[in-house]
Amino acid sequence: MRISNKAQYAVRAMVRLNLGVADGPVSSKTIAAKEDISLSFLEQIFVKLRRAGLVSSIRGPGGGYVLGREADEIRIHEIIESVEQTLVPVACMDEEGRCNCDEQCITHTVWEGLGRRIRHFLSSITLADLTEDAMEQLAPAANGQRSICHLEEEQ
Amino acid sequence: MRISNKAQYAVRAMVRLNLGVADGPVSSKTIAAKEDISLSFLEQIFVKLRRAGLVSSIRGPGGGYVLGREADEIRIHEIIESVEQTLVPVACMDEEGRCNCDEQCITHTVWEGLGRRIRHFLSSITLADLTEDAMEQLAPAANGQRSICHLEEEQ
DNA sequence: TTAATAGTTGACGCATTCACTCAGGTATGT
DNA sequence: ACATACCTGAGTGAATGCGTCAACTATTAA
Repeated sequence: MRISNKAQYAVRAMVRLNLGVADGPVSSKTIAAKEDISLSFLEQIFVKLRRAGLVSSIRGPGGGYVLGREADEIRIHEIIESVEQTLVPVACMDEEGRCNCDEQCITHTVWEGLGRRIRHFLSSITLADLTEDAMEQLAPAANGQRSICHLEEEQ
Repeated sequence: MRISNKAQYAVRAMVRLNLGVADGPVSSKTIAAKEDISLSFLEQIFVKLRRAGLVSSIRGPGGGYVLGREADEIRIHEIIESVEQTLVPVACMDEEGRCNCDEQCITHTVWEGLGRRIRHFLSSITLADLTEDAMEQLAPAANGQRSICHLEEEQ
């Protein structure tokens, strides 16, 4: 059970976007370099983020992407859902957690409960929260070139 | 982000085992028929469950599997972990939630938190809990042939 | 108007994983 | 012996994940 790279990249890109938004639009090229993600792959991700309304694009020289709305109005859950097919834990379940199989199905309570908790947790965190964490970690490093690992546990 | 069929089968098989345990060992063939799972595939799953100590096998005619310990001592988390490689949400993280990547890594707090919640939730449910749910659903159907869908939400 | 920048799109390819199947083997009871 | 039933490992087809490549369109600056 894994979160896809695509979803991870999407979240990291959104944080980078928010960090650099004071200086105008941020190009996918810049983000690809800073986060060491394939440019082409990242562009695919931005297409989905744009369609979900999470970012807006500005074309031409000096262009790039800006957040579609305020960072504290963007939940991590939305970012992941926009790039990953589904966050639902089993195949026979739809987005609302209902079961579509007619027979041979037991233990659905577990998967329903699990899906609900996952969605709840990821909805409780906003892009603003994450950006704040990232800034605290990037500041001591005295440069913005490299992102940081081993963030502290909050609990 | 999906729970694999293998993990789902494992949990369903364990519930069936617990349901039928009063009548002695339950053969994998019986469970395969009741849950409509490929026998060969199910046998692979039982190998892992046995290695994890969750079931014991009894060979020969009349043989089958029995629970390795009391149902209320078996947590769903253990069942899934024994058949799925990992329950950790991202690749660069080990079983304890530590990050193994040296650079280019941000937003780890989210995945750490998510992994912790998933493990916590799946550890809070025991096989006994699930079996109880299943019995309530199977009883009105007046037979044990078919498992039930659309279990009620508990919350 | 030309060139450079930068977003947009679709097709393709490789590697891995998933979900099984198959073909045997081994232990145990009657 | 023989049937039952667990045990094991190799293999396979389809799907998915993770990207690459090639081309196109829109915008701005010189």
